[in-house]
Amino acid sequence: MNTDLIIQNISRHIHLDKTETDFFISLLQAKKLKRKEFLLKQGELCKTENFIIKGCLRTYTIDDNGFEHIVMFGIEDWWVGDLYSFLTQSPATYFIDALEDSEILQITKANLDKLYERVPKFERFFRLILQNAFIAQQQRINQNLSYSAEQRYLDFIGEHPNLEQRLSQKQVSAYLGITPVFLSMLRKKLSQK
Amino acid sequence: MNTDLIIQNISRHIHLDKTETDFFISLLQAKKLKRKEFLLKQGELCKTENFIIKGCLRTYTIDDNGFEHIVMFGIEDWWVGDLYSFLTQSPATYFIDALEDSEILQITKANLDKLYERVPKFERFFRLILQNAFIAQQQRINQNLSYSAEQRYLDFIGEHPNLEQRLSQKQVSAYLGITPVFLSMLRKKLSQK
DNA sequence: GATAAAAATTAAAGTAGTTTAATAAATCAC
DNA sequence: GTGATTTATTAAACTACTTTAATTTTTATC
Repeated sequence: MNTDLIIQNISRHIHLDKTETDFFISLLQAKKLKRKEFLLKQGELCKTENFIIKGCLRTYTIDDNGFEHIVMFGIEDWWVGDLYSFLTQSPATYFIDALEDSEILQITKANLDKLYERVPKFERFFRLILQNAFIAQQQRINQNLSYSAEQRYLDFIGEHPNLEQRLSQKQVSAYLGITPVFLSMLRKKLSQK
Repeated sequence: MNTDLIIQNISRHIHLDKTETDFFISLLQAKKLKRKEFLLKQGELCKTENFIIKGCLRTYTIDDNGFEHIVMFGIEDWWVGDLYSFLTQSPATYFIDALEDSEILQITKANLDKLYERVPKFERFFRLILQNAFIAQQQRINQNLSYSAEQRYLDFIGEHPNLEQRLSQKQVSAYLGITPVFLSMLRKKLSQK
């Protein structure tokens, strides 16, 4: 199990000694996902929080007309999951699947609770992770309210230049909240400038 | 200083003994805001996190065309602030002002850090608060991506029936991401059904 | 209680983004 | 490598929502 990335991620926020590190690692399970494989489907229970060590996943819904809407992408060094389902052990709102062959490290709710109890510093760690996620989401809400599709697209590629290269336009449009057709039109227009 | 509501709020998530409670209260400052008074302006430093004990506030931006966009409303029993500005002590993204005469309890960053150090349980408390806020925001992003303005309006009044009564339509439209004119048209159409 | 200011309504014209459908290009599967 | 499937492009018609502007209603102020 390759735990380098996750330990590095944690040490950016809290300090762990050897025992704590080993205990934490003992609670993790490795999992590989092939492209298009599901980590979670709407209606299932989200049994784990998941740290991505390789690949790219998306968290999304499918509306009544069959259209997909992506609430977040996850790549290396990010956590993904359906937090509400995970916390309350109720049916998941979101689908999560792999856009590339991916590798993740998983922790169950029971193990995470054990971790909080034995190493309370992790309360702090996940508080800090959540703070960042909260701030990023608030920015996205504000952008969705304030900007045109063109501006949102330019912001997206500006902020995530590497990510865009790994995604199809269809995925990008499902994240921006526009149709693939319109994104194609925007790109044409922008390239002509 | 009326601390009943905040102590009640906290005790829903963690247990505090008398000493801890008193220490926490000693870190708080009460503040009153008149309707239309600002708690924070874009560009200022957000020096406190703020718990609302009475009234209603909004967190919003003003775009290049002068239009306001509300990222969240806050009422009794909620926390408000510009988290990024608060944490990094960098200029605020958001304006926060009172939509009603309001009363809040404030804690500074220095005092909050002191609190985390002396009573680490508060790491847990704010992690739990952030979890809920994160989940609510994710739902809102999904709704903005997935639903028409009419559906979003119906969802909003369905989920926050009491809140809607306290807001002008102008505020509701700035939250939904539509113009007041269009909201008025929607309401007319819905009332005719 | 009168006046001013802000919010809500209505209508008509305009536009950003959607829909449908047909074609081309890229990727996948064996 | 070839056929099948998915993704991207283009164009034309369409619609959800905006803009502007005039009028009415509500709220705030002294």
